[in-house]
Amino acid sequence: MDKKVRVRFAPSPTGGLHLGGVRTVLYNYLFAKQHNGTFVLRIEDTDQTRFVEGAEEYIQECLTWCGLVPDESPLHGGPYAPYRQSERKDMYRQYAEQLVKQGNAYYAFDTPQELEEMRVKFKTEENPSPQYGHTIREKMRNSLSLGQAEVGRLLGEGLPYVIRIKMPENETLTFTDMIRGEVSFNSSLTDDKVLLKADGMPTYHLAVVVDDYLMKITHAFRGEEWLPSAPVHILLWKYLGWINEMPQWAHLPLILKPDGHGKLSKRDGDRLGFPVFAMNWKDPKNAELTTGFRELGFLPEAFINLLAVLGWNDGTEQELFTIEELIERFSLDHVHKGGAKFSYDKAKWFNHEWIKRYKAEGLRQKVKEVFTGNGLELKEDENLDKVIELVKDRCTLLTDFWQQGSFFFVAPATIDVASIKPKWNDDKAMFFDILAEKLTVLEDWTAEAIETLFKETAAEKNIKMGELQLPFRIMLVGGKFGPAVIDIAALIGKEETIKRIRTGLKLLS
RNA sequence: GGAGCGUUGGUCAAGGGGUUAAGACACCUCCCUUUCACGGAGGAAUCACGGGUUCGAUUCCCGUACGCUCUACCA
Repeated sequence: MDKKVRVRFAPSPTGGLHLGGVRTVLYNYLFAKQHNGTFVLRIEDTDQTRFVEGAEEYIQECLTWCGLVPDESPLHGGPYAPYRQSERKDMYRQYAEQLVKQGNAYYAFDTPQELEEMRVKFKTEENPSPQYGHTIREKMRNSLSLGQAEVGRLLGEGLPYVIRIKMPENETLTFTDMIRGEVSFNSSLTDDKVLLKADGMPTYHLAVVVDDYLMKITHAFRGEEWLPSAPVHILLWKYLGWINEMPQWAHLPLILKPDGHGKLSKRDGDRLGFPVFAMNWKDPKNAELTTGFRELGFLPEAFINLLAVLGWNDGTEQELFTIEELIERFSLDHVHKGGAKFSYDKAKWFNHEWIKRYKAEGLRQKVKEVFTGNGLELKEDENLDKVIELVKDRCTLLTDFWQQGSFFFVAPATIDVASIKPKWNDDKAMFFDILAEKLTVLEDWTAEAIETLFKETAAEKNIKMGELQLPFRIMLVGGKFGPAVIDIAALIGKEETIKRIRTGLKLLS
């Protein structure tokens, strides 16, 4: 039997969690649940210069909102704690030193300026970005070029240094990616990556390998942008003697900009007017707020659904999936290799479908929150469920419930008089006046009774129904939208209906 | 520049040696509805290019083009 499946999502706490990140979480989660495995959240905060206050909490909250809760995390703890790399700092150095002893890595004393000079000095037309690798390392200041005594002296002086991996020359490194199949690289083409930084923190390269090993990760999902550094990681697994424990890799396709080409970024959302982050993100540095899917009115189920099928399908025509179905059906063989452009139209379609799927009961709480957010505190009102049933077909986003449903509870703030005016006349004014009178004495306040009365009155005044429905609607609703107007009257009640007719009449006279 | 990865309608995509090349979003037309939607019917639109292999290639192979990613003491 295979080892117990363990996967991890390992973000850097540097800002809002975007679509691609959530999809990576989702695929991790689905894979773990499908195999009765464990889903770990590990925070990769080794770059102190990029640390952003609140970002980690934000990530945790996003996962909670999405329902993708990790089994082990900084918050929940777990058998391999700590789950924050900054708190694991001391664990990495020994492995880097081990590599130096083995001759697979070396100390490098070059300052940032010296590195910059090197890049300028060796830059040629054919090689615009020279690498710190086998062709150049002998010309730099490191324990390979300097001689033992000198190295000892520099170390003794406490000169800052980094530890770099010594990439072998001309070795073919091959591995099997679960999505792409066999992928190979020539080791000469990758530079001697820094493993341990001058501040003692590991770089991503060292940290992932060490932590994935220590945390017994069996399957590693990450974005395609990591593919080029895979050879470094494979070498590290080999040099550290753990190659048999190396997780299986899956490099996920990228989520691309809807227009043009390239990775989707927060900027694209701002530019094109759609969210990129899961939830609102407020940058603590400049207090800039970026709107998220949650606040815009997306249901987490819809958000998950749309992300799941962006780059994956189950081979059938089905597009709407619950999380349970996703866990059951998800399969890496159906993950696309190419990147997918994000379509906000399609995203909204998913949300609309999910809203339509729900019964009023499931939407009630969220709709209430939308109303509250607009300053309308709903009392325990059994009408809310009826309203939801009546209008949910025309709500794409949760926030649409305000426009589509608020007039059931509060008279419209503005009346679109301009749409009535052109065809308005005294006959119609008289009709509504009589209608209001008749409604006052109507005992049976049901849609059927109201409709009958409406029709009778129209016939008496010899005005076509169609001529009267629009004005009636606008008086009750404020504009040209909403469900059947008689249903609205039935629901808002006699008193309110008559009041709104009177108000409308006044505005039109 | 180099390397890696990718390429089926505008977008997401199924499929895979022989098909009228699914379906969805968006778009257009019509029906339903004298609001806006929902719903229903229909339409337009795709295998990047060139060589092979083959009786036959969108599918397999090789090139080319194009795109993306990486090429930091960032992840």
